[in-house]
Amino acid sequence: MPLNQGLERIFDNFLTGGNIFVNRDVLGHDYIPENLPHRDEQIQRLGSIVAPSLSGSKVSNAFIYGKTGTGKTAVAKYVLSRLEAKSRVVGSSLRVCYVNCRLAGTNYRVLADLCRSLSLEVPFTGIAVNELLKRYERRLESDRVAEVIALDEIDALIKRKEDDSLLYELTRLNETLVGSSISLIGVSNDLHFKEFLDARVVSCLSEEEVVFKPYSADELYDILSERAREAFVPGSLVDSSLRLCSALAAREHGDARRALDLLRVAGEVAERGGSKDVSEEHVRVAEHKIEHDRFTDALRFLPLHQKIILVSAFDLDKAYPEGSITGDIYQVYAELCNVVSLEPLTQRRISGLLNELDIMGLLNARVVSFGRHGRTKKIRLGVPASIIVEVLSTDDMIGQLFSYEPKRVSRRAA
DNA sequence: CCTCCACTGGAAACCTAGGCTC
DNA sequence: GAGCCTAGGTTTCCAGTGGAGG
Repeated sequence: MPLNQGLERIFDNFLTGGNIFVNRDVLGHDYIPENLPHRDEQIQRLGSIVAPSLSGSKVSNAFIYGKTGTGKTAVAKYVLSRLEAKSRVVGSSLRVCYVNCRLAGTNYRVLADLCRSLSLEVPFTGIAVNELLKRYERRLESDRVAEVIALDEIDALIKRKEDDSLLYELTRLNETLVGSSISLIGVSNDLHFKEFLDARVVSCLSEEEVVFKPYSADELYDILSERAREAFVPGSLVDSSLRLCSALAAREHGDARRALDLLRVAGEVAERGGSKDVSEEHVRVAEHKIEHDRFTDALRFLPLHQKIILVSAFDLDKAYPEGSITGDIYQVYAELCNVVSLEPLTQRRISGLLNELDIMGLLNARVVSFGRHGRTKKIRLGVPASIIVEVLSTDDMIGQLFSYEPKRVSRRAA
């Protein structure tokens, strides 16, 4: 059997750690380091808020804000894990639970996570939210535990509908429990999200507030150099590259996650290129690669109908680069569906899907009024057309649509 | 000032696919 | 098996609307 030498080398490289990385995971999103630079103040604050739970006392609820990549999640997880470790040492009946509300998605699944944190198995679906809440409450009381709950990206739970019933129920639970207790730590990157909440929930949740400011370029540099020491082979990282990563991320509201991504991808680029160190040039390449991958990933995993909508926006973009309108998109979309013998969705639905694509940044949709000619959305591509072709033409069904010539649409958009 | 276009976007109902309880 | 529940995607219906043209 012929040996694929290139592949062999990649595997070997990986086993020996290559000449760049010692431990790439250190730069990953879910890695919580031993030390969180420039967050001592917040750690102390949060620590002193939750500390009473160790002796079974009731803990104030807290609310944490800060933009993405300011270390909220890291600090929350860090403090919770230390709290849990301490409680095991002193033998208190404390539980901690971290839930990412955006990943969980619905009230039901958040509650299901809470149940699981008390080793209470619940089905994926099938029972009423109220029933779930009752079981959770019963378990809390029977085990006489004090639970500290971090609800990360708590805004994701509210934004969709004005449904803050779960938060309301939890704050109510908080007041009525006798032998046990729960305390809530809400984490959000949206400063205005409290406006969507019931006043009682707000007052209950914001007993304490901790604010996370964006990192400065220097602070990012400290964070990166600490992680880099663990992640990279000594001497394989040029200091100016580290400076560049910090500066680029600082420009984007001091986002540490972004800085770590840049550093990790730059390392990967260098490693793949067989380079022995990570240069500024690698960081520049990484910057482009991250942007490119963001689009291609989003595109690849899009549901079928959204892909077809993008193709119709792409077709119209060729003919009218100044932008098209909902009606035109829908017309072409319906034709394309016809080509692949698919039942088109309604225009109302397409209007909604266009909004979703806009939020993802794959399209730019803006409501405009053409006076006599009505009110609609003006739509342009948010992704370079080349990327759309690159990704979607690999899909068998969608690929054939690129050669389709749309009929002339009724035009009025200027 | 009034009309009226081509929609927008809210609300509610419906459907499917899962699952529980009795 | 009946009668509930869930999520998530969709359809149906419709009141609301910014502003060019009359």
